[in-house]
Amino acid sequence: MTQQTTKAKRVEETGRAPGFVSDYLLYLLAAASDAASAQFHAKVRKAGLRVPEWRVLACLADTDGAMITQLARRALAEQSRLTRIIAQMEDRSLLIRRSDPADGRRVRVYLTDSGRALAAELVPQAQKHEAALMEMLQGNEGAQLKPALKSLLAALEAQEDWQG
Amino acid sequence: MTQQTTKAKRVEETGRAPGFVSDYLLYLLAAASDAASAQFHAKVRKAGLRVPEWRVLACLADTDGAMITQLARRALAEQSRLTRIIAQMEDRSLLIRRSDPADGRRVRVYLTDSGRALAAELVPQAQKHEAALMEMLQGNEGAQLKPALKSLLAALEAQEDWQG
DNA sequence: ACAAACAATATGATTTTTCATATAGTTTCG
DNA sequence: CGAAACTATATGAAAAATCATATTGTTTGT
Repeated sequence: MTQQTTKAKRVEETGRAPGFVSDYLLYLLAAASDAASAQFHAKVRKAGLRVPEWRVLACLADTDGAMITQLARRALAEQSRLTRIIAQMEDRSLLIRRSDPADGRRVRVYLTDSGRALAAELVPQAQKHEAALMEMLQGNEGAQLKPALKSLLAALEAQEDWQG
Repeated sequence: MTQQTTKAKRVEETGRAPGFVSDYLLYLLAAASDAASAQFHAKVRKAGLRVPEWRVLACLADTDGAMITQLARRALAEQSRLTRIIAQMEDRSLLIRRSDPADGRRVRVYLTDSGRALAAELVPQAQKHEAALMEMLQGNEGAQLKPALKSLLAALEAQEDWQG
């Protein structure tokens, strides 16, 4: 019983219980994503952006002139949400919207100079933060993490292509 | 230029661009978490639960009688949000709240029989779904994923304990 | 060329989530 | 003991996200 009390106390303190959840892949993914993002997302907000806005900015820095639907996928946000985020970012002159001459339904989104400047400030910070995270994971666990995630993503996308 | 056109077209189709984002750890974590969860979360909603409710249910199935703050951490939700989720789940008789006799500020949450029954239905489904995901990742990438995530989480929590 | 089917974006209404702070209970320490 | 500091939960107001669907433009098949 001394054993039990000690264990219960440790569980209480660490917030980590044994059992199903703490070894469940979807929990580990969501918890790791949340925890790993927390610090950097705080910086993003201090830079005056909300998280989805930062994602859009980063996506556009990679691929300028993307359309709303693509941005929604890449920035992990829903389409109608993206439409509104883009509108707000346009109001703040971080980007501009232009309808695609080749297909009038499409709206292509381009960074403005100030949007590009903000991206040029934040992307290196993101990379620095990422490097710090990777350094926490020295050893082969660290080396395997990104490839494993990519391969999971690839498998899931392949599945989607067949099914939905 | 034939090369370029082909590449641009593939990017357009797959929605995956080269560049910073597609190799960025925080993107990979968030995207993998979203994609991996999507199917199962659809089942959760068909079972009449929202995602945070399912998480609470699973946490309580592991550790009954947890307090709100603990549940918030484990279910990856903010405290005030948890308070409301718990209230709604209590209205639906999935759980009951009891104030802790040892410390009147604390509210301990216990599954009801019907809450436990729902958990007993969903947890095995979650495990089955998880097994299917792991099967997609045969080879050592799969074997390394969970340990890598756990070790990242552990490192981040250790950091939090020092800093804030 | 025209209608039907399809695709991309936008919008109104609602729900979910967050933020700041209030409330209630507990511990610490002079 | 009693005030100050602290902890756990609750709550009102505001912001963010989602859902269903409208709108606009394009493609397909006849």
